[in-house]
Amino acid sequence: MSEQTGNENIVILPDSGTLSDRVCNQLKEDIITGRLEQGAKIKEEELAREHGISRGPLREAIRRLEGMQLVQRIPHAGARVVTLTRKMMSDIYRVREALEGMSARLAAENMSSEDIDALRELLESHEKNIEETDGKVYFQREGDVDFHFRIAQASGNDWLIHHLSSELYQLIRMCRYRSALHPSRPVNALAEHRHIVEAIAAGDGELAELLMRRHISGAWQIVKDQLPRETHD
Amino acid sequence: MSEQTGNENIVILPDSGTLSDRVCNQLKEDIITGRLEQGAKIKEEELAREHGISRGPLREAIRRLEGMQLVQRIPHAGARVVTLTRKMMSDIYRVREALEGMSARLAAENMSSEDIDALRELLESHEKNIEETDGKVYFQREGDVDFHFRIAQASGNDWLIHHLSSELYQLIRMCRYRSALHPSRPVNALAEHRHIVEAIAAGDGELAELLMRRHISGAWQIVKDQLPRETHD
DNA sequence: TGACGGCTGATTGTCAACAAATTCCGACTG
DNA sequence: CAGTCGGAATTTGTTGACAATCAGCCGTCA
Repeated sequence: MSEQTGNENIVILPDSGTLSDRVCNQLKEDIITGRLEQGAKIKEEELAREHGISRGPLREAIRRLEGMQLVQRIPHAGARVVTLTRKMMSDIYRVREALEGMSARLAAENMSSEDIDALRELLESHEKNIEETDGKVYFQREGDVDFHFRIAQASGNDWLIHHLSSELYQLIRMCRYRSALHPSRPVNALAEHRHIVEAIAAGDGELAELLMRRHISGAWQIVKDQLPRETHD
Repeated sequence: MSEQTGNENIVILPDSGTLSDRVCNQLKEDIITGRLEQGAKIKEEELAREHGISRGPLREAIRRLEGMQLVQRIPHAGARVVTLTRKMMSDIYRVREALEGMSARLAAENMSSEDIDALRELLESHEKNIEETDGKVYFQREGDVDFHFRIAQASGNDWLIHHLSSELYQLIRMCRYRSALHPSRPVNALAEHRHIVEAIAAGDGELAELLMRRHISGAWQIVKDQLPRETHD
């Protein structure tokens, strides 16, 4: 479904596909980046007009976003943008730990040496990026998703690939947009990424899983501490 | 969202809700039970007419089934019922192992003693059911989903609950409808269920996870062996 | 004064017709 | 005879109008 050719793994479909598809992706980005506020009511007619389409395709898009857990819907009462509570984020990170741990283990068992080399190159480009921008870690941020995405791909497990890339990573990105990322984090993350790659290269699935779980668990600690106070819970 | 009161956890909504919701559930059952054949093309107009509704709600239902991985869709070319290949089933069971292992561990940490008692009662009713029908294990089959569903609930992790109950379990049911379940399996499964409950009751998360993983791994071995030969792969 | 019932406005759910795209089939051509 | 190029038929995508439902408000009545 999602084409993947070498470096460009997040394929942008500029205006191809159906209106429903396009608006679905558009809304997804809007929600993740916060352009559509959390808990905001989704008024079909208004949104449809804004995007220059009819209500039909928009409704289909919303049904899919519902499946991605990005909007919550109550019959006859409308849909709202999901509100990421502290607990929800905790749940997500916990699941991610298990899933990506599994992903790393499988990657260690399956990954070809060429893919491993490509992964090493990716990390080097990240390092350069960090050195150059030194603090402005925006690219690194997306690059992190990139790294994890490739490992998921390497797992060879289609269910894992689909749910990580098209659901969990989106929610993770949303979490990050909520809590500004810690400045010193990228350097640590890069080091941890290196260790994971080495474990994979050595074919040590058990170690790769352990390191990945620790990596994600650490990420959650950072994110958690930077979270704004919960208004209610 | 899904009400759960004691014994009846699979709530049937006779004709309430929107047409889209109703048809979505209907189609889900049709696909899982095989009434809609695997790989069958979904013709919107035909299906809409059969269900006595218009194409609008039907399309929304299909978008949601797409999110559940029950149908695959190609823009402008229509949707088809998913075809469960051997690999796909293997992937699903592997993920299930990780997810339900986690579920069991969390359940051991969180489950209240009342819920544990309820779980024990459930297993006893299963035992009776097995003794009485002695081979006709249809109820046990659904009862198995019931058991796992409750443990997922007890995990307290909403992401886990949602994805297990509304996605993975559906696919698992579909797998089972494809490969007639081994007759002697229920007795073994029941014993394994008991051990898991005991581990949970003892608050031993590590053991609960181990037993659950082994339980599911074993289930996959059985299902795998009974799978019809793959036509192509 | 407080609470119940019905009304109005807005919003969601549904439908049937229209437009665009794909697939299938047959004729044409090398 | 094989391959390819239309063209018709079928199917999907999209639209705007209509019906059903819900939330909030106001008036009436105990």
